[in-house]
Amino acid sequence: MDVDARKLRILQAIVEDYILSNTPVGSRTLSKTCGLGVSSATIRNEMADLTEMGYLVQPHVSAGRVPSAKAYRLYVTQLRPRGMDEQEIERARKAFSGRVRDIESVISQGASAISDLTHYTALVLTPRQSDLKVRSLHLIPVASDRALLVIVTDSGVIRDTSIRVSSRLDASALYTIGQMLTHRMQGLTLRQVREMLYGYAANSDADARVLGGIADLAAQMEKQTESDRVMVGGAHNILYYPEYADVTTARAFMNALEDKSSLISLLRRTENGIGVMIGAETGIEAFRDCSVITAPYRVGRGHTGAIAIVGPTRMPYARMMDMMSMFSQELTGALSYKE
Amino acid sequence: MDVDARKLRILQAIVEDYILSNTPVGSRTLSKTCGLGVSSATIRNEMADLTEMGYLVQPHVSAGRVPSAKAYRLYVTQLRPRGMDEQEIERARKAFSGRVRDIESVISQGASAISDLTHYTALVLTPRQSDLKVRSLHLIPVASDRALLVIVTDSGVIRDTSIRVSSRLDASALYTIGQMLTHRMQGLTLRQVREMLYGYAANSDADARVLGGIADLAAQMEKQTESDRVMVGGAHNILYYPEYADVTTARAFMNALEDKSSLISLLRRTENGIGVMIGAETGIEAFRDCSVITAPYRVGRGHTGAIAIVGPTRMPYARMMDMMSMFSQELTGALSYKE
DNA sequence: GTTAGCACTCGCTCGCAATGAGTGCTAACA
DNA sequence: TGTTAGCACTCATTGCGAGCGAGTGCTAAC
Repeated sequence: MDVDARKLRILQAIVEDYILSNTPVGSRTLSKTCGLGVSSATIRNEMADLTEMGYLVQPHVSAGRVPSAKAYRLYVTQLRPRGMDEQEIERARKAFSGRVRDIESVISQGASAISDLTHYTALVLTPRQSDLKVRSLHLIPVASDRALLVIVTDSGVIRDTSIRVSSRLDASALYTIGQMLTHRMQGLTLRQVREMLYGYAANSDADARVLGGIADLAAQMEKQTESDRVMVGGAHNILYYPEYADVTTARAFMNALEDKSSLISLLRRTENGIGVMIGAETGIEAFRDCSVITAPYRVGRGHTGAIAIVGPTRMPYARMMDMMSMFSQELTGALSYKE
Repeated sequence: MDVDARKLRILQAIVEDYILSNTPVGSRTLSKTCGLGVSSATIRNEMADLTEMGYLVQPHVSAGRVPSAKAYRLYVTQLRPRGMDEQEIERARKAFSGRVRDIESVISQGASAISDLTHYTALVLTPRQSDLKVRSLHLIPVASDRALLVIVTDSGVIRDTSIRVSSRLDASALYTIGQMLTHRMQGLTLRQVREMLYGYAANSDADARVLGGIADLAAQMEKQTESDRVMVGGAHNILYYPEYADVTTARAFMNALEDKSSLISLLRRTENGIGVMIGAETGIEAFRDCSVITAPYRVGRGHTGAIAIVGPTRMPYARMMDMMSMFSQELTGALSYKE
């Protein structure tokens, strides 16, 4: 038995009805809304077939049908119903670009901007930074025994860390040391710089005596650069969906958002275009009834991060995919400095 | 009718029982637990008095009593039952100081550290920074037409912003400009610096031609420094309290957390020591059944921020006040650089 | 002032019947 | 062979009333 055109049409009508209503769809209403001009009995026959094929589920025998994950999958891959019109997109684009301008605001604002505009929970993955190449290093005096170390990389991305320094060093001495460090480390990756710092700390040569707390610094760099970082925004949006009216369910969802490492591995799977993971495809138990829409963004050349929204599988996919696609473009545009 | 010692003792027992059980407290259980050695009938008489005086509320006539906000207020101000012992405090202190080291981590980590350790929702108010005095300014080349402006203030607090600059300027030119700016602006407040930048942008004198996007920068500084900023952490903790098992209530709570300006005015009321606001005292409708415990922290000299936790009025006040007091000390310690 | 006793209140739970939306099946129809 | 009307059947949901029990207020005795 295959899914012919009529079955597809019925399935589409069911999915779209369910997305709006969140109640099982019955054959009678369907015969009126799907526009095929056939009676409810015919629809019933088709629905029985679709149920047998695993596209539909009935909560209980005398209820209507609910689309399964398989149905959403078919819906997303085979059908491309109305997304957002130009006006809507443009309005959202403006709202978004007003809030996210540079890499810092992506990290601090990105997730909440996306969640505000989509009304879903948003995730932002910052790209792993240990492969970035160092362009220059700078030491800026902050207090008598503290300096700010600023690392500029080839993507314009900046890592800054406050470190302890010998109190004998004044501003110009620190500037000179910065120049020296730049000279020595230019072109190396952040990972190599880190290894070098570990080396200094261990060997305690001239530079190690000048800079205190180098091991600390290297460790902190490792933490900040080696693992991707993920930001969550708008977690409370989930409370607006009746699927999560039960506190236990909502709690499980929120807890899943706390487990950063699983979110990171979820977002690492982001590929070039817009990605959609439905239900179990997410690989996260608490997201069994959720869908995740992912999109990549580029920082500088080649280093990619990812954004995502998470919400009930009952989601206006086309609209949200349009949204995410737009965010992806906007971010990449905002973050690519001209060289 | 006044609150004599026995009434106080009974009230205390009710509050503490209710904090643990979250169920109305009856006279029978109370006669056993309060340790007065009187019968339930006697307790009932006293409870009737306390109800009349507004310290107790009965949800319905055949239920036990529930402490009112007035009761919690009396409990907090007059009674000081067991807080945390030294060991507990010490363990929490370690966990906290491991996560919050400098002003940046207070902003990014503070709220979630506090919420993790208390299991309540945490708020962190960063101090207004426009009164800080500038110590030095630095320009660091990031890309051909971008530089990082770092402002070091007398509290060691750093404001950094990415700005557009003329592409004709190389690293050493930017360094020189930084020195010049430092020379000119040292000792001024951030507010004065901002005004000066606005002036440059308007008059378009020599320096304005050198630096592009000055007005942008000034506006951004204004936004970042003029208004206090507030961070929220662990909002989902509220879902663990049965008082918020209803999604509508939880949603109202979460929405209140989105209204930053009312949170700011809540936290601005923080005074020198640990503050406790109970129910309507918070002035926020959604926090009518919540209590807020606030504590100040100092950054450098004199500039104060505030931390707070928000949770159901049924809260182990003494323990939480101990906690907040410790956080306050730790933060102030971690953020006061030696001069 | 304290306590035992007792009638009373009222939220909560459980079982039961009525309701109604929706199904599957069958037989007739085009 | 596909479509449709008709009909018996299922089952979640709702409303209702009885029974339960925790807890109270009051009264009378200590």
